[in-house]
Amino acid sequence: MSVNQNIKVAVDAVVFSYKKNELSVLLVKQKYGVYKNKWVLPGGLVLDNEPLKDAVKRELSEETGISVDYMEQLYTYGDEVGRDKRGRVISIAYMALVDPDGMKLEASTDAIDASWFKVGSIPNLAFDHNKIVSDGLLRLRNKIHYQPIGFDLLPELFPFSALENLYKTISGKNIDRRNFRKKVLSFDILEETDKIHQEGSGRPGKLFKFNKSKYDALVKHGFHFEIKYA
Amino acid sequence: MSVNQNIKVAVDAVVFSYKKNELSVLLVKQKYGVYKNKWVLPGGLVLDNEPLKDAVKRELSEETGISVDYMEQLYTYGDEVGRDKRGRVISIAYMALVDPDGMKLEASTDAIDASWFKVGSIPNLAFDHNKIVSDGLLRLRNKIHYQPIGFDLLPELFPFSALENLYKTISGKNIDRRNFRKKVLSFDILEETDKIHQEGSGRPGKLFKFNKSKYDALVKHGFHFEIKYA
DNA sequence: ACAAAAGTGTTCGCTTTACACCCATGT
DNA sequence: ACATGGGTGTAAAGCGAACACTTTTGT
Repeated sequence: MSVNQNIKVAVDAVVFSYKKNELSVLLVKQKYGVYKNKWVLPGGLVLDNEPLKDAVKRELSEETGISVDYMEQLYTYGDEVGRDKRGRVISIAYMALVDPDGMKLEASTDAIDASWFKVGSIPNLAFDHNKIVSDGLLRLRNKIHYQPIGFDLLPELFPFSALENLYKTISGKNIDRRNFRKKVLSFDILEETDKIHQEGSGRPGKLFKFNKSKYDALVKHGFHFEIKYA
Repeated sequence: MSVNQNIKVAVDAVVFSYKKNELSVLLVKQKYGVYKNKWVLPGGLVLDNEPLKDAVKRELSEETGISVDYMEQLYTYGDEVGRDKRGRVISIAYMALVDPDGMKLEASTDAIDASWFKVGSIPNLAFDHNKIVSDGLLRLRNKIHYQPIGFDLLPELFPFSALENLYKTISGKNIDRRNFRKKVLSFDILEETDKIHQEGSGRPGKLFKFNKSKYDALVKHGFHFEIKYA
C-alpha cells in the first residue's frame, strides 16, 4: 500500500433524455487542453474526499447545469492504459436519465458548449467515449425490460401513448398497443389521473402517473416488473 | 487535469468455486500492515501501466496461485471515502468463476493463507469486502438464469445431475429434474459424450460437455439462453 | 433384494401473441 | 365529414409447471 501509484480517477456520465420519439445523449465541448473543441461526455476528475456519485453530480452541474432523476453506475474503463493521451486515467462511467421538460442546459466551467445529441447522430468523441455511450445505450435498452426506469425519462404526468412510444423508440421494435397497455396496467403501478392530455390533433387521452411507493411495496412482496414485446 | 489527486486504485476479486453441492468464495489472510491476519478478498493496487483485468489476474496468481475460467467486472466501490483506513482507495471488483478440480491453492506474496469458504460461512472481512461478496453472489445468482456461465464452475465433462445440483445450490430453489433437463437439452448447446460417470452409488450417468462454439453461433442468430425454474 | 441415482412423457393452466373496430376531439 | 390519435376484447398458440414410474448399477 506504500507503493506510489500514478493513476488518476475520473467519472463520466451518459445522460439520456427523451422527447418526441427521440432519445438523446448529453455531450459537452471541451474548453481547454489537448482535447479542446472535442465533444465528450460530461465528467472529470474525482476530488480526494468526494464519493464517486457526488463527483458525477458535481461535474454534471458544473458543466451542463442539469440534475438527473435516475443514476446508476455503468462500468469502469481501465483496460486501455492509453485511453487518455495525458496519462493513465481510469474512468467510472454512470448512466443517468432525466426528464428534459423545464431543464435548461448551461455550459460553464470547462465546457464551451453543452448539447443534446440524438442517439442516431453522435459525433466522434474523444477518448473511448463512443464506446461508453454505446454501452450505456445497451444497458438502457436491456433495463427498461425489467426495471421501471422508463418513467424517469417522462414528465410526472404523461399520456399512456408517451410510455408506449418511449418503449418503441428505445427498443426499436413495434409494440402492440393493446397488449402493452394491458400488461402495464395489470401491474397496478400506474395511477390514472382525471387530467387529460391536450396537444396536437386527435382524441385527448388521460394522464397517468407512476406510483413509486406502490411499486416499492409490491416489490417487497415479490413482484417483478417485466415487459416483453408483442 | 493538472489537479493533483491522492486516490489509489485497487482491484478485488470474488472468485467462486463449486464442489459437491457447495458454493465457495476464495479468501486470503493478510500478511502485513494494519489489516494483518484479517481475511479479505484477493486483490491489491493496480500498477501504473497495467490494465485492470491484468491486475486482477496478477493478484490472484500472486496471492493464491489460481487462474480463473470466467471473469467479469462487478462494481466499483468508491462512495465510502473511508473504506480503507490508510487513505482513499477505490476498488474495482471483479467476479470470477473457476473449476477447482486439480487446482491447488498456494498462499504466497502478501498472503499468509488462502482458502475456500462456503458462502454460508464467510467470516467478518476487512474493508467493505462482505458487501462485495454479497454483491458478487447476487450477480452470480441472477446471471446463471440468462447466461451459460454455470459451466465455468464445472469440469469440462460433467454428468447432467451436476448441472442440476449447481442450479439448485446457487438459486436455493428446488428444480424439477424433468423440466430442467428438457429445457437445457432443448437449447442444443450440450454435447452428449459416450463416457459415463462413475462415482458413488446408483446408476451411472452419461457425461456432457458444454459446446461453446455452438452456443456462440446460436447467439449470433438471435438465440437467448434463459432458464426459469419449475 | 434393496438402495441409490439416471432416465423419460403427458396434461393443465397461464401468458403471450395476433388481430380490428368504435370513440372523442379539432379542423 | 374527415383526419388524428385514444380506447377496448377475444381466440389460438406456446411455454411453464406439476407430476411417477422404470432402469441401471453397487452392495
